[in-house]
Amino acid sequence: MKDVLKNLRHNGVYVPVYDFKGFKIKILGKKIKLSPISEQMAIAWIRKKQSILSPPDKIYEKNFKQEFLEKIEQENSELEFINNFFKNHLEKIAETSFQEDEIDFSEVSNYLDTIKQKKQSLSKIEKKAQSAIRKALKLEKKEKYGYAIVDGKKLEIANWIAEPSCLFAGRGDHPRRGKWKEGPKQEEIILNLSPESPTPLGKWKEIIWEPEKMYVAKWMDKLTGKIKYVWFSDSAFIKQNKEKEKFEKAAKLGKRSRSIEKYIIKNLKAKEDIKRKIATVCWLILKPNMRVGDEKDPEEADTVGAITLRKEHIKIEDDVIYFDFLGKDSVRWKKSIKAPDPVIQNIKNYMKSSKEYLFEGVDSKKVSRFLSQKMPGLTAKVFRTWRCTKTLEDALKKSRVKKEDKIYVKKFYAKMANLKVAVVANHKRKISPKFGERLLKKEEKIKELRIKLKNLKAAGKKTKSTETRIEKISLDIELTKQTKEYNLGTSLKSYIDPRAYTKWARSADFDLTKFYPKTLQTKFSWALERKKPVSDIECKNT
DNA sequence: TTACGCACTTAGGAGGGACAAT
DNA sequence: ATTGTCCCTCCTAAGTGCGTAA
Repeated sequence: MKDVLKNLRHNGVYVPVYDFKGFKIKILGKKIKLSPISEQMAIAWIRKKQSILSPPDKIYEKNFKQEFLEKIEQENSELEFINNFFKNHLEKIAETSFQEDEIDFSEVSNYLDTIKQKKQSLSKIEKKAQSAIRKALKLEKKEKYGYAIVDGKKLEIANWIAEPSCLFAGRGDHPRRGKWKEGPKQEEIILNLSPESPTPLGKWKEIIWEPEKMYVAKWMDKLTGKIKYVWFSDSAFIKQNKEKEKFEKAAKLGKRSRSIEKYIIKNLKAKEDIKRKIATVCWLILKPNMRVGDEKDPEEADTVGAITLRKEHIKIEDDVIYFDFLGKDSVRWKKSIKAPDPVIQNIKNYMKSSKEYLFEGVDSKKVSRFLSQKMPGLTAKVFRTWRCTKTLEDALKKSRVKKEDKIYVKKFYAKMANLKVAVVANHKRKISPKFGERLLKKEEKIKELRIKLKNLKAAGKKTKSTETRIEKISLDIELTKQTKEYNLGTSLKSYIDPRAYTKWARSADFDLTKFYPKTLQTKFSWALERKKPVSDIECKNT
């Protein structure tokens, strides 16, 4: 394997230390000391409990309670009344809500309330000062742990702070949400370091040297059993190079898309059943932009992609297929698409014959092998990258933005094109509970301005600035409405070749620094131009 | 050929700070 | 100057895909 790193030197991972308060809870009126772990559990629980946006649901609560009570029992096994209490209650309590009179968290909740109040009572200046202190402290730690020296270059590390312990926040219907996830200790962390680098102080699990890998450190997550990695940040040249390769590959797919589509269509009627299955899966990846959707652990939320589709996710009427299922992150994937006859026939057949999955026997590896026949290295995910970037290019072209257009008009079309991509990729977001209210406010505003405009006209006064404001707000309203349930960030960060934007920006004389947020400008520094367009300077105040 | 572990990319939510409106 | 909004960044979960062993 090719080495990614020649040498790698860093100071290890920063492992946050929990500041133990020594709180007690009360069980049946008697005070019980918490340990550092049970205290953290209690604090995390009360925080969650107080959360307005996402309070715990039944399963979260049950998972938490079971573990918490077991922990309390363990920690206090010498106390007789605890033993009795648990003998009688453990099962019952875990099934129902905490009884306030049985377990009393008030010391913990008082503490949280005090913190909140203190924060609120702070004046602007004090708040600023405190946040500046926090920032400085973090920066100081970052200076030590946040960078690595790779081949003589100083590279930023993304997640240089090890994950602190918390209650597991699995998404969707994750069966283990609410369970305690203990963060890694230093002695559980493996560091990737080249041999000539000095070993960071402290006890680490292991120091290894894997120059062909691109991680800085790793550890095993005790709850999920998965390995967690410490990576370089997106600004690192190693990451940027891979990013470029990704988009090159997608572009290559674009060039061959016609012949690849033909290949897929042809194989919808292949003799071998497995080949027909794979081709049908590929069609779903190519056309409605599905993820490949490999089989997953039953100990996770039940989400699916093309391969793992089941009968209940599909309806067919004539030549239209209706999909409705939960995809990655339990985001609802609801679309319909007109499909050619062989696709319809295949899916109908598999719906009849399949036991569990429609495409039983297909996995992402077989899909890759099938696709590689037409283009080496082609895998399912490349299709999403290609489709997204292409969607953006088409949308920008269609927008017909001219050089003379106002900056906010250009920005609007840049956003709308981004939105088209988000829709294609099904990047959704939780609808803000204040959405209706917010929109209404904006609509009120525009009404107000229209009246003002009328009056100005009647009085023969200047109307230019009011007109501009109206135009601006109406575009804003349009965007607010359309992006109600879509999140544009993911596609902008991961799917849109920045050069698609730069190309357009050049022709439209648009300054992309007005569009890409700072971190993305850094991430895409390999593609973004630094020179500012002329019109940008002229239109500064529009 | 399948199962599995590991490495790396893609994902939405939380929370806070910047900025716009007043 | 203050308040409210919204955007950005951080966080870490949840995917994809590859290599390897059985």
